[in-house]
Amino acid sequence: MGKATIADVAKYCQVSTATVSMVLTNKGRISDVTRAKVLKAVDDLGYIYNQAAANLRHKRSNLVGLLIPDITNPFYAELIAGLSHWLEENDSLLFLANAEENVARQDKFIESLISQNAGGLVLCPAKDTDVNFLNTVRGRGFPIVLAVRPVGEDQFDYVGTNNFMGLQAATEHLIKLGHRNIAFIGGLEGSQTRSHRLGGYMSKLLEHGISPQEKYIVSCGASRPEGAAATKKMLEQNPEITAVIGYQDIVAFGVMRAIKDMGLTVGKDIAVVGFDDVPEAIDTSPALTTISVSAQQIGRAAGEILLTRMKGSDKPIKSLIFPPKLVVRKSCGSC
Amino acid sequence: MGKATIADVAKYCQVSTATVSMVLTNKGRISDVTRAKVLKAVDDLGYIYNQAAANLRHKRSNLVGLLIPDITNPFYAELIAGLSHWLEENDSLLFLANAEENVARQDKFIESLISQNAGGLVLCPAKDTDVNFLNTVRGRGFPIVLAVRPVGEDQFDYVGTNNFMGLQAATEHLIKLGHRNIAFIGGLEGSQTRSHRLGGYMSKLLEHGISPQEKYIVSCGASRPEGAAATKKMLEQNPEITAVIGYQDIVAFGVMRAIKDMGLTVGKDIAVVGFDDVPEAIDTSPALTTISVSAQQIGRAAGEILLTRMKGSDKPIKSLIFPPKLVVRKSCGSC
DNA sequence: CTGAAAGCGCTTACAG
DNA sequence: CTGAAAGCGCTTACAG
Repeated sequence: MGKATIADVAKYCQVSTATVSMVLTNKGRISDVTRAKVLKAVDDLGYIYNQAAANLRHKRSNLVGLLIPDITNPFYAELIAGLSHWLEENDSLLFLANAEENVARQDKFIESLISQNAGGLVLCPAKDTDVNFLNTVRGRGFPIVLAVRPVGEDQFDYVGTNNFMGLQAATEHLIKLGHRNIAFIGGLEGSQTRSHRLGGYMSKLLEHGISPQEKYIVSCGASRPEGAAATKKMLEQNPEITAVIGYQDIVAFGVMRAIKDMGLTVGKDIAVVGFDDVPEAIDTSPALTTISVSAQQIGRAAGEILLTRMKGSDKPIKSLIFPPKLVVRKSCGSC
Repeated sequence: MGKATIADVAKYCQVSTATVSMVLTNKGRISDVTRAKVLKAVDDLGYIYNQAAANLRHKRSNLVGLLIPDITNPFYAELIAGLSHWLEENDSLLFLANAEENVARQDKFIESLISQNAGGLVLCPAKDTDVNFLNTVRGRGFPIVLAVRPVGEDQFDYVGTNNFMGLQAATEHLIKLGHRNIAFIGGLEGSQTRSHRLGGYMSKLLEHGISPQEKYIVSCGASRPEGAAATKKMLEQNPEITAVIGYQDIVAFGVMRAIKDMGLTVGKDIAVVGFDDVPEAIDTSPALTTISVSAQQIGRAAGEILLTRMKGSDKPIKSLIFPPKLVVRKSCGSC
């Protein structure tokens, strides 16, 4: 039968397409009787509004993109949940892509979004993202809100957490427990987020008269196996270490695994702290002490800002920083 | 400056829009010199192809929807990864929605997809999904591929695992280990998947001369806390139980937590088996014995089938069932 | 090999 | 309060 269009509806009830359109979008002044007639026709014909055609005409859209570096990291799953919930409340649809830390894929996704007439993007940028590219994209009237990972100094709206403070809290916790030789494992070289976390870690060490050791700091990808491998090497080379901070929970899980594999006990021989407070952090054994960040909250807030930009807001660029919180569990021993 | 259109490009290099279109889509016969001229203009003008307009004209699209019941369940995160990877390879874009087990949200999402000219949907149906609604949607030429959860007897293409066999394997494993009083915790009443799993569980018990006890079977939502609460109650009321099968890993994690909270030892006092083999199953303590299902594989396969349907394939409906696999770890003791 | 023109399904001034 | 008509950015027979 082919889908009914606005023209079919118009013909069916003997009005113009303009009238049908106005009824459908609740614009203009339409008499109740005409409105009823149109609505009935819509029903009879099983007409479905073609939002894509309307968007083309309008030159606006209710489509939003979200790009994340790794969907299997539960932190991002939470972020997606927060954003998608917000978008649903606002009748927007979500395009999702998983860049897997690959800038080429990221760029391709952004091009597709524009080509598809999406209205904007929440971007958790992949490593080595090119700010210039983002700038030209935005220059074409395509708003971008950064989340989780900042890029370019305050050139874009940004929602994230205070990484510096988070690591200060984690480090302080360990120092108070008597640790001096504290390793920092994870994060990708060159990441701003990592710099902030490292800054928090090192500044807190110094504050307590402990000089940061370069050999205690190592980067690795965001996965359990990489966390485990890095830990094994670190502990073998530096047996004096008594505590390790995992860059993310997901890495901290790998850290714990490595410690166990080496025949040591987490929370007794080696204390472990993570970052993110992912749901399963409470279920590891021992349960992971970590820095809690509400990924859902970040997702939702990024969505809020993006929608106002899509509606044309030209308020100054803003950064929204949610404070992180230390959650003490068992992985540093009982305190 | 406003975005350049095909008309701008055409004017810029003194050809018709038809020619530009043909160059862009690689159709028709275009001389090399004209092609080069057009391509240069595209470049000079920073022209971006408007896929949405093309889709409108074409009446087809490269947009695909995915609806899942709970994105924070890592099983679905894996499925998304598998599907999105496939779609990316095929230049399609993914609309994602999180129904949270709510049929109204699900229906709303489906309407939006159609309205947005999406080409089809991979659906992991929410509880109480109405098959009739799905049928009318498909009747309008909107292909749907079901994943993970079947609905309606073979009326739709379906990709999933063999739940019956999976639970047979899990149950057999426990029986061989000497367990007789085996609880089954989780799943939502009325779910077909649950029936299949229950069938596998009960049939295997009977096969070994053990009569299934209704009191050993209880449903609960897909979360750790619900799994824990159900387990606590179950074990208090039936202290003779020595093993429990969690409907999903996520529930099994709750089961383990409850067992520990009661002062018992997982794998010694009570054996635990899960279902899914989610990445963190290897990190719990003890590591979880579970039924492995490749969610990534399911996601990708569903995508493959959907794209062929979107291209017009009218092959008979098919069900693709991946065999599940028992993965023995430590949560049932050392065997 | 290339162009003129109609049309995808909607919206929006502009008349009346 | 309602209609005629142009146009959003593309594609596709049809001519030539």
